[in-house]
Amino acid sequence: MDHWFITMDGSLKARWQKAFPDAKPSTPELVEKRAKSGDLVWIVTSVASWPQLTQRLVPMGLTVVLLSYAPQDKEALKALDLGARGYAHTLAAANVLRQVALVVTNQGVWVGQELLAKVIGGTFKALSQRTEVSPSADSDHLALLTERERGVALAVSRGATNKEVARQLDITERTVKAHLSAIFKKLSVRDRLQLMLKLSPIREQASH
Amino acid sequence: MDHWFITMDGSLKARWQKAFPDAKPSTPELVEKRAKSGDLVWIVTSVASWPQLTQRLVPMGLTVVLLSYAPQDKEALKALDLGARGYAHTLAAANVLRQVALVVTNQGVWVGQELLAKVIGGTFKALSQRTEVSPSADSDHLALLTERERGVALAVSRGATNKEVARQLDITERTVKAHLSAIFKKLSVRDRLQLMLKLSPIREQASH
DNA sequence: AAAAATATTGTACTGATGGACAGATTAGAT
DNA sequence: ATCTAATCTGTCCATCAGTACAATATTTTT
Repeated sequence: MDHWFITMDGSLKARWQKAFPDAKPSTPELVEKRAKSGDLVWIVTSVASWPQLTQRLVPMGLTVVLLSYAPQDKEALKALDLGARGYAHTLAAANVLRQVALVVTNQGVWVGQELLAKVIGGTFKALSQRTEVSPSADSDHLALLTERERGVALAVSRGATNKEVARQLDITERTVKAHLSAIFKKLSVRDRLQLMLKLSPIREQASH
Repeated sequence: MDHWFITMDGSLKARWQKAFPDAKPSTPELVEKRAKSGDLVWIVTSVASWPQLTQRLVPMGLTVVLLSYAPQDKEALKALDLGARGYAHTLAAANVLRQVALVVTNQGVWVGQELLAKVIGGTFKALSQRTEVSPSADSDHLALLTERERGVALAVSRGATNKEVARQLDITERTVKAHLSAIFKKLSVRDRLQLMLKLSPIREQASH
């Protein structure tokens, strides 16, 4: 079983060589002629034709894994839909790449934990609403908060520190923390970073 | 990295001992005190409090895998939603358990193939109908960074802590800090929060 | 009237964060 | 052969963030 790494110029990143000493660099044109059934093909998504290439390689009995510099959920889902068996970060460490190889060559599927959590989280809520009474309306997160908590949440989502929020709202830093703790609990996030991520779509809508 | 197997009576199945010679049996009460960050905790779902236990263990930096005698999709989704990294059959063979351990300790997620296909297949259609992926307006910022710094910046912009980034890129937390300091200086931001704002695809200023 | 939700502030603690000093190594360019 | 940029790691320390206990006052709901 051979490893093929597909980039535009056929270059072979040192990390890949480290992960798989027998790794072979190649191009979209050449890999179709040289790869044998059962081989593992890694394609960098900066290769514009990766969707078409994936669609041709999978029926040939090749296992395809996509590598992206800026992983995006939609791209990952598209890759899996086209028959790819994995989607990982181009900069993944050597031991991670070996792990991916192990999984996908054993009939497994590899996707990042974040995507899976997102995908499954969304599906879980959808499934739950059919059988259970789920009070969480996932439409607008801010609707779950009180007026004061909303103020704090919005300030934090703009990157403000606790001290800054306190100054803006003319309350003590301790009170800001109290509101934040309530916000974290209500929205089920662990810290202000996750809060920013959860509220970022709202910021986007609010400015249009 | 230690393995902990949680059952009601703290018994240790022979299969588990075979898979991991250094496996330690424990109970829901004891594991919280004895397990260290990075350890892998296997919980049998016949332990009624597994959801609460999982929620407490995950934030502690522990990797949690659920084992069920009668795997069900819904239970698996709940487990993953609570932060578990794997869901397998209690009677899985030793070599399968070792495989699961390898995957989950490398930022991967282990679920049955059927469930994964079901979940991803269903979600893909839902996500596809959304708006097109916006061309990343952050490419200019990322261009200022080195390859490694880009990896760190992207992970942080997804809300990861330094410890998580370190695990993902297989470097020490100290090195993550070094890269972050360089990133902050290059992009003229004071902390990770401002970095997130700068790298978030859509900014409020951009729409004015 | 009683209960619940909201808003506010306090102390003390743990863990995360970022900077201040640093040094070591490796690959590539001049 | 030097030099430079990139990568990785170390200790120490001040600050920040979040929680665990709080308590008190006001408003709203039942």
